[in-house]
Amino acid sequence: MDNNTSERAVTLKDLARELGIHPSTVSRVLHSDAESARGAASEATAQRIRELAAEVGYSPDPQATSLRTRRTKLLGVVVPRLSDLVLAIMYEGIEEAAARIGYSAFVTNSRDDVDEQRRKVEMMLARRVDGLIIGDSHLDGDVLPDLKRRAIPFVLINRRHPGFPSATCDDTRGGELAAEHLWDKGHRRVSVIAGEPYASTAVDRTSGFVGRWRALGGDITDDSIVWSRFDTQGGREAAEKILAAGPAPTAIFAVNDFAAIGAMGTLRTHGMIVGPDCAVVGYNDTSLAAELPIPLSSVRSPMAEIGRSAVRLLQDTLRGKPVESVRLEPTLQVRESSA
Amino acid sequence: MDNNTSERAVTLKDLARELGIHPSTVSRVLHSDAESARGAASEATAQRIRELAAEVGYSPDPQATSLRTRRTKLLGVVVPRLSDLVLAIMYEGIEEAAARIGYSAFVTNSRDDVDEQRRKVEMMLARRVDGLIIGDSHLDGDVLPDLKRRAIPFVLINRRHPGFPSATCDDTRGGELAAEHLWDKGHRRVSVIAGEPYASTAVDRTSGFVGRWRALGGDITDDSIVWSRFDTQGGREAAEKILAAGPAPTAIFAVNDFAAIGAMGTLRTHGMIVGPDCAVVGYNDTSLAAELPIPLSSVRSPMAEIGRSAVRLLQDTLRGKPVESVRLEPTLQVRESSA
DNA sequence: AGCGCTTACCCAATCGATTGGGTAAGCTTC
DNA sequence: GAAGCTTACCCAATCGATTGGGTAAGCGCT
Repeated sequence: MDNNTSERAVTLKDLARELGIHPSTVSRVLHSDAESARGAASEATAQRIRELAAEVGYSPDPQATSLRTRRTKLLGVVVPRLSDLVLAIMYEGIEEAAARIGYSAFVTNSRDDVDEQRRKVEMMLARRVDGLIIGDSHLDGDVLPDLKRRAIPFVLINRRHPGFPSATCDDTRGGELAAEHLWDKGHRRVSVIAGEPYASTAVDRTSGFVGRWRALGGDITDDSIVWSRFDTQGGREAAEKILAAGPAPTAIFAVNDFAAIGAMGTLRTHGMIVGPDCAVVGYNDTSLAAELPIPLSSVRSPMAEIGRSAVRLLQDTLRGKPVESVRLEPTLQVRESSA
Repeated sequence: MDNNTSERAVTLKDLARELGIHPSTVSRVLHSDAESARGAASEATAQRIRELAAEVGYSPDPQATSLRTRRTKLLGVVVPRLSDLVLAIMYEGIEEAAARIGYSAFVTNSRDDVDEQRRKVEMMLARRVDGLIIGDSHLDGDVLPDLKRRAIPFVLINRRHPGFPSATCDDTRGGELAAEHLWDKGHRRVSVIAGEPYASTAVDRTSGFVGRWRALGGDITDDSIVWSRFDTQGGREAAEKILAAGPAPTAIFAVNDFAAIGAMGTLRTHGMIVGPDCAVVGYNDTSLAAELPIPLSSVRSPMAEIGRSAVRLLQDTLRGKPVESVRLEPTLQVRESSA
């Protein structure tokens, strides 16, 4: 069992020469499904092939395989940014699920910019990925119709887009959960930090919240809904706007934990105590939510599971099966910020 | 067998046929450096080739190219987890720098587990990456000597390992910065939340701190250095241990922001006010450090730049140049938690 | 006219694996 | 004992691009 020190990789032909048989036989034994492998060689020969392959550490050249089979076993993943914890965790789910079905995931950042999205998608296609998982869909037009027209297999993740298959959290339901919770706690004057209007996550969470709030008999004006960036800075600014606009709300729902944290900062700056003076509920239940001095209530979405679902959807698409979008159930984690 | 009848990609041969010339001529015009392209065709022909290529959207098949050239233009990146913000940002730097030199980055999570690390590295090699960037090096043996023996080009990132090239923050210096700062503020009884002993980041930051502290005339016993996990939970437990061990320190240096945040939680639980009662300094200056109710002082490391440096190092390695490890300078962000 | 040189190409092998189509030997079956 | 079927293989084309080595035509020069 001497590891030959990385001269050239062992090829099928090497194995065949060593065993005095034809490369095609080796190929069939090593890489075919059981049935067709059976007809290819006697069990004794198959045994010898497998043993030699293991001994010399044969690993098939994926470039050669792809060239011949027209499949790369690569899944392209486009996300706004991996430094966004939500997408990073979804990607972990994707990677794991992809590996289990023999695919590798190949991820890139688009900075949530539609031009960059288009470039990155083309880059992925130039690499000949078998399919795409798109995590930065913009409700106001992006590359999707074009992909569909070109018959390129893809699914969306995190954000949905009407007419295309996606794996998401049921964000509408998540907004409803937040509304029900705050209503139950007796709040009647609330504001929403709504996020970016081009992201379905923001839109759905907001409309879920507002819809449920009104259904419960609550009142919520359009100017207590403030669109904002998803980061702390965005949350801070949005909260400033809310406080400047009129009587302070007794509760704020932010569609993103980071925006919620920013809003908490603003409330403190204005001398308000988060919780008693103004409740705050965030979204995603990122690991820090629970660690804050005043732990943040947050809607928890099953991020890794969403990643795994996206891979399942894409696999079905690749097999030509019709697919239905998946929406996973969120749950609410109530903590001190709204208790 | 799916009937993937989507338009077949245009090949060199297609272009050649269309123009009535030989594929090799097309190849030389489109893919060679200026000099050898010159000899390959007349300017007129070259023009026609380029025009047709642009018109039909020719994009070379990377699998075919790789098969022939034995290079994939793929860089494998192994990190503990992308949901670790530090690595996610470094990866953004890697991706950007790689794209600029015509490479694609291909990233995978090892969960900071040496067996998984080995598996993921082998997976990358099976995909025939041209080189590796390893972000989860363990000081106590890992796959590195094996890679070296097999003459596989690689560089380390974030964590260093004696004898192997790496791009890191100068963590020793970072520890020193923290020590100098706390000493200047008049602290004399300090503790260190030291992180995982297998990570050079933790070891260097700790030894930098302790070394400088002693050089300044300070006293620091071994049992005020507590090794811990890198997350908030780890920080919380470490702080508990510190408080249980004896008189409370007046300052704590945690080698990681998340551990620092955990420690801040524990201090609060014990009725201590972060800052006045016990200063806290973290490391990495992750985006949340500044957003906490009591903003966290933190040593800032140039994460994206470390990522870019790693790519430069690896490129030099691939070109056969000798490389020297890169250590980038940290800076200290002083905030309320230690002011 | 003949020689050498340049220009502008073409030719064919090659990278490693896959796969439809052989075929020779041996065994049944009648 | 011949047709027919299995078994256990082999053969060769193919995927798309690269690259070392041609070569024919045209030109300048003596």
